[in-house]
Amino acid sequence: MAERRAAPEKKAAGRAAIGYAKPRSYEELRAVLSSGTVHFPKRLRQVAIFLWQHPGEVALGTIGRVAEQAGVQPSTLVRFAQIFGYSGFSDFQALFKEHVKASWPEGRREGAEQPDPAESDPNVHLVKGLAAAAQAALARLGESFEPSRFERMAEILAGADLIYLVGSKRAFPVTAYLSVTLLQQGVRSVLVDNVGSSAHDQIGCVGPRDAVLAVSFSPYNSITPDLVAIAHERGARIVAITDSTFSPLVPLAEMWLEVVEAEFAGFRSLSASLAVGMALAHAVSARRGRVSG
Amino acid sequence: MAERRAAPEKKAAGRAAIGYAKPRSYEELRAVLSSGTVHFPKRLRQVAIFLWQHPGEVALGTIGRVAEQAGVQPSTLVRFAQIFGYSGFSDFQALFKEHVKASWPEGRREGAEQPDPAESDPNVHLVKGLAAAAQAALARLGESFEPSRFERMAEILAGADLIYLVGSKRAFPVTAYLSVTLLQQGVRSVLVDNVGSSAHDQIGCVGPRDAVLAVSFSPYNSITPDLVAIAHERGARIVAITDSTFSPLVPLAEMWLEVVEAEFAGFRSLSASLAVGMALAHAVSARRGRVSG
DNA sequence: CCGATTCTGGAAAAGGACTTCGAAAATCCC
DNA sequence: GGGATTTTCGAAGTCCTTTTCCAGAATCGG
Repeated sequence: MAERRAAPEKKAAGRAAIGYAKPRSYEELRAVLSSGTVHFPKRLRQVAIFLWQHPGEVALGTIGRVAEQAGVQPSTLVRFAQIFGYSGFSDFQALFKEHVKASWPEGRREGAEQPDPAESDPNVHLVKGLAAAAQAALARLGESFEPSRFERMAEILAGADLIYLVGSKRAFPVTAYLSVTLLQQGVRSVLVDNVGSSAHDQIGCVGPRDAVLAVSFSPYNSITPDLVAIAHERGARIVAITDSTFSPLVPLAEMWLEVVEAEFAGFRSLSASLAVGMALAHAVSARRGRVSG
Repeated sequence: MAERRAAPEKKAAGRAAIGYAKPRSYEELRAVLSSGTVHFPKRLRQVAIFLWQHPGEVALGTIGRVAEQAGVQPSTLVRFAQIFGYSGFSDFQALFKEHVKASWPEGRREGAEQPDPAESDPNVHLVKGLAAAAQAALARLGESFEPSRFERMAEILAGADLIYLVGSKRAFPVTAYLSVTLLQQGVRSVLVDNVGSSAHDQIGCVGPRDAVLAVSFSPYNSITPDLVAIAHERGARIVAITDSTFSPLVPLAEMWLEVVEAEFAGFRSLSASLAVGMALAHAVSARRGRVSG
């Protein structure tokens, strides 16, 4: 197979220009195909057209089936894939599989969209409203996320001897889930849950080598700031997840992240906080793994 | 990937064992699985749950990959397929392929998606991925929500003397938030939190006028089913939020809702469950207000 | 019109996926 | 508690899929 560069003055005769980098995604492949700069001979063009029109068949079928439907020999498909730099059809097919898989769970739109008459049902309205609010909060999270601050928080937590998780009322589910997750990942942590009103005593045991992750949302009338203040006095490193710069946690914390939750019908979602929390857990566990592994 | 024809005279092994005709479509399979009349041993149940929750993976993957993701041996998948009367996994897989292919409209044209340059930061990727997964789960929730079942659950809970909230591990944050919310709304409830290992004693106090709201996700290896079973014996009304028809809570519950959470990097979101939980809390409180006000 | 190059088709080899099977483990039942 | 049954595991075997390869056909250029 002789190498030839895309000749500028050539009429792009015959041979497809292999000057193209191997497409790494289905979208890239489509872009290349639609650019029109590649001129294929008859059979290969047939292949390109079929791929374009029936990506699902390509993803789900065998080379034999695809070849049959496209009206070519299996070996033609292999050659086509190799022109784009793949080792063979299997490699090439993975692109399609990935694409279909990626758009499967969420892209499931079955049947025609009917204007839902049940929308007037107050329950449906409530659930959809709560879901929409949570989605909005998650979308904002994706936009306003600050990687460098997140990074610092993860570093602080990963460097701690023991991680204390503090959060009450609304914030408690977040710390509770964090506790479950961190323990599953083998990261030692203490959930300050105030069982037996022992929260002050629990937090009274923190030392300079420990870290506290505090979660709190407005109104800031819980005992969380008190507990964090104690930990602060004892020299622990403090990081926080909260919903405004006016939170009493902010002056105490070495680093903090702002996560604004959405509200609907008086109920606040926790989705964004949970997502950040999970990401933190993962980041901490990853750093720990590196150190102790 | 080997695609092989059904051998004509194979011994139709387990088929008689459960007496089900071979499902001819994916929908039929789902119907049989959800009928709840089939009782699988542990590994086969694991398979059923995975098939239920990840049809895309089954359709696109090889037997090896699917087995790995489901946490079983490849041969287990073959046995599962044969129980339903198929000659092997390939035959069975064709069902899934067809289903995926059918719900892939050919004329799909997606807009140009530019990859965010900051996306390469692993932290950003993680947070955005978790957020996207949660959003997907919430979107699904909006589509598959069943108002009538929700209504019944709210009625049951509203009519109860005392509401017991049961959930452990991952599910605990959901019940915890429910507890906070219900108490705020003036609805009497008990969070069964197993502090002091007193969960069995707590649940031992339920009576026929009480209701239990249980939350559990796969793998169903927590103590939640045990506790619910006790409550069931004592005549309490049971409702559940869980993620498949194979949950041990389903046979115990008078009414249940399926909420499938999304997963990313091994972390499951709780967004959809929390949204449903909040909606339930609101609905219950609204009904109570009507009665007692 | 003829030579050189490229493209195509088909068969054989290589590779991998699926299936089968028997022993070990777990579970059930008396 | 012990035997019988069911279930699971793991590896060997079989078959299909994929790839490679080359001769013949088609096309391009002179």
